[in-house]
Amino acid sequence: MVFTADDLLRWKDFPKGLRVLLLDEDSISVAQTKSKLEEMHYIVSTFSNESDALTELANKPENFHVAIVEVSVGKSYGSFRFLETAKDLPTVTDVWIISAAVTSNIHCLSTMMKCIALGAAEFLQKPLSEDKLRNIWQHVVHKAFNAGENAVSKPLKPIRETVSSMIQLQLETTKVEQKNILEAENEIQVHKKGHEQSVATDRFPAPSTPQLKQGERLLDDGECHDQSNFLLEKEIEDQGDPKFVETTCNNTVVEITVKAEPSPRCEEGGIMEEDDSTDGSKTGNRISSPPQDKGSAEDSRIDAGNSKKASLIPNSCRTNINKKKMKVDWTPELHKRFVQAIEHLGVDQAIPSQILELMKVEGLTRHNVASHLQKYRMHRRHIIPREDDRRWQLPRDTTPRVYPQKPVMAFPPYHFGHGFSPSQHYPAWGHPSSHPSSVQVWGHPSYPTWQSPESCPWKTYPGMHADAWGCPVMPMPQGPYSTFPQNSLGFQSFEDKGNLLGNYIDLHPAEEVIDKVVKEAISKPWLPLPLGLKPPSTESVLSELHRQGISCIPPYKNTNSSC
DNA sequence: ACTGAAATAT
DNA sequence: CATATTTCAG
Repeated sequence: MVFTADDLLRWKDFPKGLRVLLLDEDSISVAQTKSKLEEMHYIVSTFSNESDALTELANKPENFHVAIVEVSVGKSYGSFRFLETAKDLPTVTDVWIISAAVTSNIHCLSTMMKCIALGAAEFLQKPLSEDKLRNIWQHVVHKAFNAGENAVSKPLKPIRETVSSMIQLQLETTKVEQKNILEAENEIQVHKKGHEQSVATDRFPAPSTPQLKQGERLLDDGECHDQSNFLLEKEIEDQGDPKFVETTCNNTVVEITVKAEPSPRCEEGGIMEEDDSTDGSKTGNRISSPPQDKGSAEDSRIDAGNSKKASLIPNSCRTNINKKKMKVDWTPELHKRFVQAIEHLGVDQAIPSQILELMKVEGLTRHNVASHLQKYRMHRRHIIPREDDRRWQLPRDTTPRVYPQKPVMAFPPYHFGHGFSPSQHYPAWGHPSSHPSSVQVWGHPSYPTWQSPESCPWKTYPGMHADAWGCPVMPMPQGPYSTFPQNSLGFQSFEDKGNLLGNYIDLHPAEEVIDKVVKEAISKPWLPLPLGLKPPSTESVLSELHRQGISCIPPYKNTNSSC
């Protein structure tokens, strides 16, 4: 029966009414099975003759959703005839065939394998218990969804979505795809046999990046530092590649396991993927940062399509199919992007929608950003003031708007124990390019409270990890969005250094220090002036900008303006 | 429709 | 308790 997700959606009381073709030469056995099936409100058509069954199936495939056929292992002849024949029936392709057999355990494996190879969806071992029979509907759902993925495509996705949530059944995700597996806290009991497992979406490979590479990278990521470095190493622009938010989702995989107690669960191992095992890296949800075309200012989400195309295998999570509330995990990387976006927009001017736009993170919603922004601001408010007031009350600005009045918190009172591995630090509220004074470093004892100036810009910090949150961020590309305030031109953040200097200077304005600062200020004109130095005149700033090829300076407020 | 903040939830 | 989501008011 041609059965689509659409049909499924309309199906009330599913799986009641499921049409089952039952083929078994043993009349007693068939009667028993039929009885059980009917108890479940399945509609059963029994056959004791292979030919009859095949004929019926060929002629009226719409009458069946699932076929359960006995494979008579005992007979050396014709055991698989049904399967072999049905396999070639175009009309039957939409019917899941489940083989059942009384097996002599010895042949179990080969028999099962053959059945599966011939297209059987599942191999049930007799006796067919209620449990075994009850779940056959899953194949129908599976089919419907899969069909939707490959053939029916888009129009159906919403439906799948609906159905998913409705039935609480996630699409089957392919094992190969599940390199990233998340640990999910919540479990969904789909059925008696519901499997809980959360699957992380893969990171999408760059068009040029083979899947395998990805896997490797993931492994590396498991070691954490690589990941952060990976990001740091790239320029923002490059890494401007959209990322994907890995949202937690409960992915229930249709169980295609044969429950044959006596014999080994032959095919199971191959099909089911143990989440834990794969999850060597405890990296919880995370964002993928596929290399991507830097050029496309377009919404990166489009890229999602690409990646999907890249992997033929359906992946529920990644496709965002389940719009079930997805909990965004603000990983260091994500937060970094967030902060960067804010920087670009100006700390004060940043608003959720624009941040979202800048972040270019697939799956992230404005609400998510707004929420995070709220938290971000809150932290800034509470923590910055004193620091700020205490050491940084220099009335230096002629352009108050330019320099954020309040420094940004560098290290929020985060703890690093969210189940993350030690190397995975939670993001700090660092504001990469915040001005020098601003940074209050809440450093973890093991972290340097400041960065050496040299290591900052465009460099990675070998020793530092994600915690380098307060860490400088690469300069933003001067893309369409770049309408940042003058002082933010470089977007390097030397907050640490600035901090250090600030402290130091406040206390001991040694000349060498001053020299150093002046030198620094000259060499890095984009940095706020830490000392009592006067900010450059507007003209000089403009000329410098011009010298750097920036001839147009957008107004602070309007971030959309373009030159 | 969007932002920001409070209320809730986890 | 901290963080994320939801709700609500402007």
